[in-house]
Amino acid sequence: MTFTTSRDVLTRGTLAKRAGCHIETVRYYEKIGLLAPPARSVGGHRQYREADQRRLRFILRARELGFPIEELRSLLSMVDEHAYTCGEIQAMTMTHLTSVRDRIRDLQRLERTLSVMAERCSGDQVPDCAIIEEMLGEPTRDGG
Amino acid sequence: MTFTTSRDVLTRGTLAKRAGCHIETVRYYEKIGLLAPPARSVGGHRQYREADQRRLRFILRARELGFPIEELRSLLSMVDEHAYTCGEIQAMTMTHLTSVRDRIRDLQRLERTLSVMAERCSGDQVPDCAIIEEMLGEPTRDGG
DNA sequence: ATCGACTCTGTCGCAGCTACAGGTTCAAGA
DNA sequence: TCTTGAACCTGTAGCTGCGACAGAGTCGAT
Repeated sequence: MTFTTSRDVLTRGTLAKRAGCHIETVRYYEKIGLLAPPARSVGGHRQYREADQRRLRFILRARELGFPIEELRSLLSMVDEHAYTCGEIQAMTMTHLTSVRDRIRDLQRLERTLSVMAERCSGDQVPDCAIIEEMLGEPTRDGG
Repeated sequence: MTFTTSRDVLTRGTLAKRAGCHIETVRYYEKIGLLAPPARSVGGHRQYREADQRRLRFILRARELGFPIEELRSLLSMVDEHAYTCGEIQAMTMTHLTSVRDRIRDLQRLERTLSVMAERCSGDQVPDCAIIEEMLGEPTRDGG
């Protein structure tokens, strides 16, 4: 039996450290509405609890997975309201996954273009370079 | 037979269209010093020439290849002063290539994590989702 | 009471542009 | 020559997702 009293309070710095983010990130997430404004001490300092820590962890995890803030906002409200199905979450994830795959493809095209260009170069100490020639020429559709 | 006189002048809009960028981009590149301030008409309108168009194309091509502005600035000054060797340009390209490859690897890790998560999901119309469970759990080192 | 560490607010800065407001100029047609 | 209307001018704000800073106030241990 635990008495969760008001002494179980975290400062902003402690919350940030425990959740694993920068202290200013906490304030930022509050500002944009991902974290609710917490209780305050008499002097005005924020007072967080375990639940805030869990929520912040969730947010940070979603960010690590690359979900943009707006999608994360949807995720959070669905979870908050217990109003989601696995199908909906999976669909959001697939949409996100598609954009990740698109970015990968773009970067891979870029990578191939750059490596071809670098290979064509002699790399010598001469004032004449295939890469520069390329860039002085016409644009292709390889860039990103 | 064409007389290339001072009448061969391009407005900002025309330059942008021919080089293939947004009109405001031209002004931006002038502001940050990639394009020199051009001559002006009596009324104050910018007057560009063929040389400006070539320079802008070079810049845009380098940007398509993902070179950040600061590296591009180096490239431009080297080309402007005819003070570069193929080896130097190649080295810059390889550095850039490395960062592109790093980004690809990060995104691929992310892609794998997301697809594994999505596969674990039933996708059904149930209020219980493996992806959400995952995000409520501990962070891993897969995210980016 | 004092002291250092922490926190408070508001605001700027980053990259690389894009968009807008409110005004002026240009070029073509009547 | 006059009149449109498109294009241009400047300065500034906005986008994403925070991080950094200044100058002031608070907290907790001594």
